Amino acid sequence: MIKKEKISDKRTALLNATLTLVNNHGFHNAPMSKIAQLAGVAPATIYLYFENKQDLINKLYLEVKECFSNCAFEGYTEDLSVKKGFEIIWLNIANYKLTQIKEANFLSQCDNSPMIEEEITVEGLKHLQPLLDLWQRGKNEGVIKPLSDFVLYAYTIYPLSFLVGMQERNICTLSETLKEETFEAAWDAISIN
Amino acid sequence: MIKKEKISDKRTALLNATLTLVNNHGFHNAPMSKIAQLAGVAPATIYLYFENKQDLINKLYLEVKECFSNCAFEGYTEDLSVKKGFEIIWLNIANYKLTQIKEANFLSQCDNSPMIEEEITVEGLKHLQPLLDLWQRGKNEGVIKPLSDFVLYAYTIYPLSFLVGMQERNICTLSETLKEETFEAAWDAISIN
DNA sequence: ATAAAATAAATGAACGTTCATTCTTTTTTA
DNA sequence: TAAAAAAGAATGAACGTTCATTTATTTTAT
Repeated sequence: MIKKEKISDKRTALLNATLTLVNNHGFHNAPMSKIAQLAGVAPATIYLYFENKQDLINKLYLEVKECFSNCAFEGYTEDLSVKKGFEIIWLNIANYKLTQIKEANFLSQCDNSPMIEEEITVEGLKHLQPLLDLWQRGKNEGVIKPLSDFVLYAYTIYPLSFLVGMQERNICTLSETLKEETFEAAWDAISIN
Repeated sequence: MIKKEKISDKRTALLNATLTLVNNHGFHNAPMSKIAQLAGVAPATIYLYFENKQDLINKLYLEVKECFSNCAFEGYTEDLSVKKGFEIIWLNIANYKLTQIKEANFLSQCDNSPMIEEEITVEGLKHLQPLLDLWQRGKNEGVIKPLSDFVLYAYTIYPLSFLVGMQERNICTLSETLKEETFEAAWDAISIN
């Protein structure tokens, strides 16, 4: 038990260090030496837990993405109305992005650059299926516009990435009331009437 | 004249090469040697036109951004109705992103990573003022929701970055009819009623 | 239960490579 | 022919990664 704890200790420390450095300085300015240093570990130790730098980034991406997806569907069940179900998911995601700013920022950095190979990106997207199912139901019920999932995503979830970027730079803060208004904007964008 | 042409020839070739390489492989995998090679120029020649690599990236960012902004306001005048004016600007931007995919992709990569220093980012944003003015007028006239410019941007312009990403990966293509529907989504998100 | 042996984890120094940049030489231009 | 532009070779620094070795932990034998 003690052994296992220690193992995940260092692994987690390395992932956290990578997250911080890539966020602050970008992939190209996050050398393995600094990652090791920030994690309190020798450079060589990284290679006990990860194949190489790309593998380290890939694993970090997938694990952050999975955690994100788990948050997204907390409290959501399929028996809810489309709007209510969507509101829960949307608010979950908004709250995630507001509280886990580092993680959220890392994800949007990954999703907007060739840092992560496409294969890994696709794998990370699988967790979002329940949202796609909900949208399909909404389209069938005639409450959501018959747009492709990409467009629906672009106008409801993706905007949060922009707001979190602003949030991180202290340009704009998303309060509770603003969150409500912002949800309405998302809903108005994709709902019929 | 010949001299000036040649000069801008190489400069432009270098900017294009940088655009291509950064787009395809990311900043960290776009070495000066390859940029020079793709531009058909010796590595040292880069330093006749740019101070260093960061300067090259900054200049590329600013020039692409300026070109983008110029496109955005083509045919727009302040005497148009808020919706019509917004539609013109939005369609200009959409068309830019659909035709200048490389440039559009580069911009969103820059805007979602610490690749570009904040100072340069802020400078690149200045060109968008007419859109902010239009939104202010819309709010005064009561046709646009009283949301901050960041939120309005997040729900109307920013989504296009996502769609262009999909477009580049051939996952989704934005046809003329889809463009209309997508504009309506943007308008519904921020307009009252 | 204890000492010895075996295994696993971790290290720091070192490797070859690649990078951005500079220096020197050659070519082009006026 | 003088000056500017471009080229190519050269440079030191920094990178990702490996390796021989040390340290810590677990297993085995007595």
